[in-house]
Amino acid sequence: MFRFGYDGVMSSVTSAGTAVRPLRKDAERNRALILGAAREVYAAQGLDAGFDEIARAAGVGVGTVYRRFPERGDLVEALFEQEIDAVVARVEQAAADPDPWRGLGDFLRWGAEAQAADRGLAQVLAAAGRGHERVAAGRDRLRPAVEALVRHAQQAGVLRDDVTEVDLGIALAMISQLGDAGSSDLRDRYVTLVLDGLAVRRDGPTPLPPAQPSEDDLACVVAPARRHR
Amino acid sequence: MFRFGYDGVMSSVTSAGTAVRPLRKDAERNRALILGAAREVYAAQGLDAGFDEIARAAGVGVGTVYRRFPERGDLVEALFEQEIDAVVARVEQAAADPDPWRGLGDFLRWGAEAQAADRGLAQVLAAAGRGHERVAAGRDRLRPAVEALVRHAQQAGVLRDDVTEVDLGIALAMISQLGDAGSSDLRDRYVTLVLDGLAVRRDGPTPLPPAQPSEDDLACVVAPARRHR
DNA sequence: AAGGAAGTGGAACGGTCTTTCCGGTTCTCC
DNA sequence: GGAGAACCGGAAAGACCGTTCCACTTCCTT
Repeated sequence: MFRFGYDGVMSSVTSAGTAVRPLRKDAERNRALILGAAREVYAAQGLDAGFDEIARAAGVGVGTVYRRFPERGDLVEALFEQEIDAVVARVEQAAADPDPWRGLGDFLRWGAEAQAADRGLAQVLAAAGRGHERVAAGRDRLRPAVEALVRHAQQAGVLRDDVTEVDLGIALAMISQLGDAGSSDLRDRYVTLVLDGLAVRRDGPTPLPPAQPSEDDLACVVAPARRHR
Repeated sequence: MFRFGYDGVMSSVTSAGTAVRPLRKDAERNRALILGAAREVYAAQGLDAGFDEIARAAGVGVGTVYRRFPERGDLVEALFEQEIDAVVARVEQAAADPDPWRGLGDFLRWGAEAQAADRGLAQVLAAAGRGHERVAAGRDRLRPAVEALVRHAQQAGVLRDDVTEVDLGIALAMISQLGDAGSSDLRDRYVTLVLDGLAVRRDGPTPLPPAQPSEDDLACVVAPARRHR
């Protein structure tokens, strides 16, 4: 297992806790290059992007990526374990909104955009894609925060009381696959539609953002199946 | 191009319309085996399933599949061109319901189940997956039918008037990816939630089917990305 | 400065998928 | 019954992906 030492330099710590030497400088530099490249490649292509592509983007050999991250989950954990904490903080901020309905809406809009911008994050939050198992602890930290957000809005009488935090997660996972980085109006359209479905009561329909979905958008949301090979 | 002759036996017709001999009996039998196998394989795994797998399921050689369907679109057209007409008929039936809201709900529930049961159909309707181009004409026939269904419900004042048939298609494509064949309660839950979002007005929330989504369901709806390779 | 361990990277290997090829077989027509 | 065209099917070829290996290089410690 690796973790940052006092000066930010990685050191090896065995299971027994006996310190081993920190990484060499060139190895530390390559590790940072790999993480930077993986962040971008996973954001754009999701967790099933190959090590070969990450190595190319980092400017190192693929053997270097495999040595430093022998299992794909090693890389996923290094990238997302703390990013999930940032998501938790955002959920808690939304739950603290004195207007629970606004807090819920703010979180759903933010969540849709965050996951649209980072496909790897979307997969990690959904427990999908290679290596997602290694951030199960992060997901476990996120769940009670979203539960609190939901409960807060339900107790305020604004959110229907037969939905759970998994329903919200499913809605976000779906909506975040629509469009590209420039399609936030489109995603907002569906967040608004979902909010109209979630509201206990509402005075007529909330006007939808005018972004008209195209049939390309329809194609985006259908996964290639092939799951039980 | 091939089409059925008067006795159901395939005959070859060149572009110039000059008839050529029908398929040999063993070839006709293999073609039927391939279509039967492809129907099941595409239903379970979507359009990206390989010819090798279809050949295996059909009990023929892969060369036999390639000879009869040189392009993947050939197979997709043979399977889905008429199946789309069945969908059109179902939409028209829903549009003819004297209760437009019930008609809309019936269609959404049916559509979610039909696409859940046949991943290939879901992809074809969404213009996704290999070979979907060859059923563009079928999709062109479907669109006005769904437009009419939408218009009918909007004119009745029950469906919000800022949604289109593409919005409905997107909702169906998303919902149909939830769960397996036994999860119709789960899909119905989201159809109900979407209907509450689509309604012009409603008296409080429509009770949701009690199917609780699991986190496995969440994983189902996130596509592996990799789109811009 | 030198020894030696850590580290590098790209080719090799094995596996999968797509498509073509061709020796042999089957079926149709006369 | 036989000629010959259609058909079969599985191996081969090429491409791609995942992972390992090892000759060589770099860096750390003494």
